[in-house]
Amino acid sequence: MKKNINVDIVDVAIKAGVSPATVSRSFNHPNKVLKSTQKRIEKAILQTGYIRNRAAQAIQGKRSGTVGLIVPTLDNAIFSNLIQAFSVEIRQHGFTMLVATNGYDLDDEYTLLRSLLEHRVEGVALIGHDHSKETYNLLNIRNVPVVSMWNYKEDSLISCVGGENKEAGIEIAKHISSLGHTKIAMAFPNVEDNDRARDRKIGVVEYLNSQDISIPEYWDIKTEYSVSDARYCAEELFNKYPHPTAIIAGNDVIARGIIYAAQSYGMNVPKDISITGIGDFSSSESSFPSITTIRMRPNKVGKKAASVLIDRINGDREAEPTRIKVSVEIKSRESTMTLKN
Amino acid sequence: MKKNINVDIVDVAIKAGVSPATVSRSFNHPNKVLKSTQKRIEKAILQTGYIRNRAAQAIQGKRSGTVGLIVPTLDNAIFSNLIQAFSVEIRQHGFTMLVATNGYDLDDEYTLLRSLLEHRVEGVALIGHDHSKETYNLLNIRNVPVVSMWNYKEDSLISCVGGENKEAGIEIAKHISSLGHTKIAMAFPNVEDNDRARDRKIGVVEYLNSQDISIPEYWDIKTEYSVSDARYCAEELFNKYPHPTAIIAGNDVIARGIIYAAQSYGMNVPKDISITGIGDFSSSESSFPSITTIRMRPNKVGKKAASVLIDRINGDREAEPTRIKVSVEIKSRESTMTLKN
DNA sequence: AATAGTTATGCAAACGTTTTCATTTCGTAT
DNA sequence: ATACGAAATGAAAACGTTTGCATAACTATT
Repeated sequence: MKKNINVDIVDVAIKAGVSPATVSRSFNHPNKVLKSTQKRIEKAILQTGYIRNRAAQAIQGKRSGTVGLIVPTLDNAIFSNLIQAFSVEIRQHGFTMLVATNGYDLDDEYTLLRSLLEHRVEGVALIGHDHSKETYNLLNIRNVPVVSMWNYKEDSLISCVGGENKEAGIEIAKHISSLGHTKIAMAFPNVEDNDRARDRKIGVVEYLNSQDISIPEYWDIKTEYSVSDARYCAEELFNKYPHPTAIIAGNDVIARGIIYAAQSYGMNVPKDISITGIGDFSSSESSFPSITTIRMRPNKVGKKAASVLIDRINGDREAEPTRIKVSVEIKSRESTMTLKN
Repeated sequence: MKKNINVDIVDVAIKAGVSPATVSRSFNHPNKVLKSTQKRIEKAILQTGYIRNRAAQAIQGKRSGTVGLIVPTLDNAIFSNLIQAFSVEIRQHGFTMLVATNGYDLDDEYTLLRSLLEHRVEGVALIGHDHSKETYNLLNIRNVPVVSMWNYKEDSLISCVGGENKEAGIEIAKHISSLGHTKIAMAFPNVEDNDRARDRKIGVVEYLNSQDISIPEYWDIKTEYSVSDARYCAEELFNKYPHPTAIIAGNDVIARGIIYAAQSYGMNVPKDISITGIGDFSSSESSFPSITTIRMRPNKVGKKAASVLIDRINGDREAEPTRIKVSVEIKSRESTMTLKN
C-alpha cells in the first residue's frame, strides 16, 4: 500500500500544472480561480490523495478552522443536548470542535483555555459566567471571540446565550406555590462556582419568601449532578419525618433521581409528592411520570450560541458583547399536582 | 489593555537572553536545558504572556498534540460515559480532543475523518467496526494510529477495545430464558451500519433459537436510540395483544423508554413484564426499577481505548492491531423476574 | 488597432516553530 | 596545567501553507 503522507500543495500544483498559490486560492478564494483550473486541481488532489494541512494554514495567523468548547462534564444529560446542537451548527460553518472538560474546577478551566489557545482556536465557548479572574483576563488580553452558554446576564463581561436562570427558579417556585404546596424541599448542587444553579436557587428562595414560605435547613438538600447521588440524597430525606409535599430540584437529572427515590419508597409521584426539575432535557417529557420543569431550550441555546460565536469570529473584535436571552417557560407535566388537603 | 497576540518564541528568547532554539527545547526536551536557564525562560514567558503555537509545532510533521474522536451522537447517555472517560485519559497525556459527530452516517464519517486529518490529529478513535470502505482505506493509506471502541472483534482490521456484543446478546437472552420467559419481544435500532446493535441482536436471536424460542415479526420492534422513540414504539406494541412477558432492549436507553411505556400503561415492571437493557450506563443502577442489563463497562472501555491509542501513537506504526476484550457480565436487577405461571 | 481595465496566475516572502549540526562551556582525569 | 569528553547552547534550514505584488492574458471601449 502506497503511503502518501507527504503529499503537499506543491505536488498537487505540479500535477495540475499550476502554481501552489493557485491551489491555495482554489481552497480559500475559489471565485478567484478559473473554473477549468479548479477542475484540474481537483483531479490532481484526487490522484495524489492530498489532504491539506490546516496547521500550515493556521500558522499564517488567520484561520485555524477550529473552535474550543469547555464544559464541566460530558458524563450526563445536562450538557449533551446543548453540545450536540452546538457541534452540529459549528460544523455547518466548516469548523471543527476542540472539546475539554473541567469537572467544575475553574482553575482547571484556565489551564484548558490556555491549551485551546495553544491550538489557536478561533473562538471559545464556555458554560455560564463563573470563571476565574485569570480566565477572564486571558480572554480579554488575547481578545478571543467567546460566548457563554446557558445563563443570560444583561451585564455579562462576555457574549452570552441562555435563559435567565433566576427567572427559571421563580417560575418553578411560582408553579409549586400555586398548587398549594407550602412544605417544600429543595435539592441543589453546590452553587459555589456555578452561577446557573445559584441563580436558580436564588429565584426559588426569593419567590417562596415573598409568599411567606421558607425552606428549613434540613430540607435544603445538597446533591451532585447525577441520578444516583440525587436518589441517594432523597432517600436520606425520606428516611426522616416530616416529609415535604413537594421537592424543587436544581435540574431534571436531579429530579429524576428524586422521583426514583420516591417510587422506591412506595410513594406515588405526584399524588404523594410533587417533584419538579429545571432544564427540560430531551427525555424529561417522555419519562413516566413526565417531569414538570422549566424549558431552557438547550438545543436552541447551543445552536444560537454557535452562530453568535461565528458572527464574532467573522466580525468586529471590538464590538460590545452580544447577549441573547432565550425565554424560559414552565412545562407543567405529570410529576406535579395540586396539594390534597 | 495590552493586546499581546503576537508574542512569539523569539520575543521570549530575547527576554530570557537565550536563543529560540533553547526556548523550544525547554518545552520539548526539558532535560536538555539547564535548570537555571529554564527558570529564566519561564519568567520570560510569564512576563510576555506567551502562549506557544501548536500549529507551528504541528507543521514540523511531528506532534500536533491532538487526537480525533468521531461518534454517532453526543445527544444521549449512550456514549457520554465512554467519551468522558476517554477524554479524561487522553488529556492526562497532554492531548486535546477534536470531536465530531456523524449521526450514524458512514459517508459523513468519512468526511469528518478527512477534516480531522487536515488538522493533523495524531490518532483517531471511532465507534465500532462498521465504517465505509473509503474510511478504512484512508486510515490505511495515511497509516494513522486508530482505535475502535465499544465492540471487540478478534480479526478486526484496526485496534479495538470493547466487550463482545454478540456475547452480550447471548447473556441477556440466557437470563431472560432462564427466568422462564418464552413470549419475548425485542426492541432494537436499525442494525445496518451498526455492528454493535447487530451483534447483540444476533446473539439474542441465536440463543433463543437454540432454546426453541423464536421472536415473531410483530414483536421485533424497530426503534431509535432515544427514550422518547422507544417509549412510543413500546406503546404501539402494548396497544395490541397478546403482550410479551419480557422485552429485550438493544440498550439501556431503549429499555428505559420501554419501562416508562409499561408504567404509563399501568403495568408493573417486573411483575407484569420483564424488561432488559444492554450497556449498564451510569444511571441504570439507580433508576427505579433498576435495570437488568449487561455491563459493558463504558468507563473502562473509554479509558483503555485512550491508552491503546496513545501507545500506538508513540509506538510502532507497523505493529499488528491491539485488541482488548473487556468482559461482559449480566447485572441482574429489579426490572426482571421469574415468569409467574 | 490602440488603450484601459479586468481577471487569472505566478513569484517569493512570511508565518512560528523544531531540529541538525556546529560551537562553546564545563568538569574531570591525567 | 592540559587535554578530553560531555553537556548546553546557538545558527540556520526546514516544515507547508497564504498573500501582496507583479505580470500576463483577456475584454471592452473608442
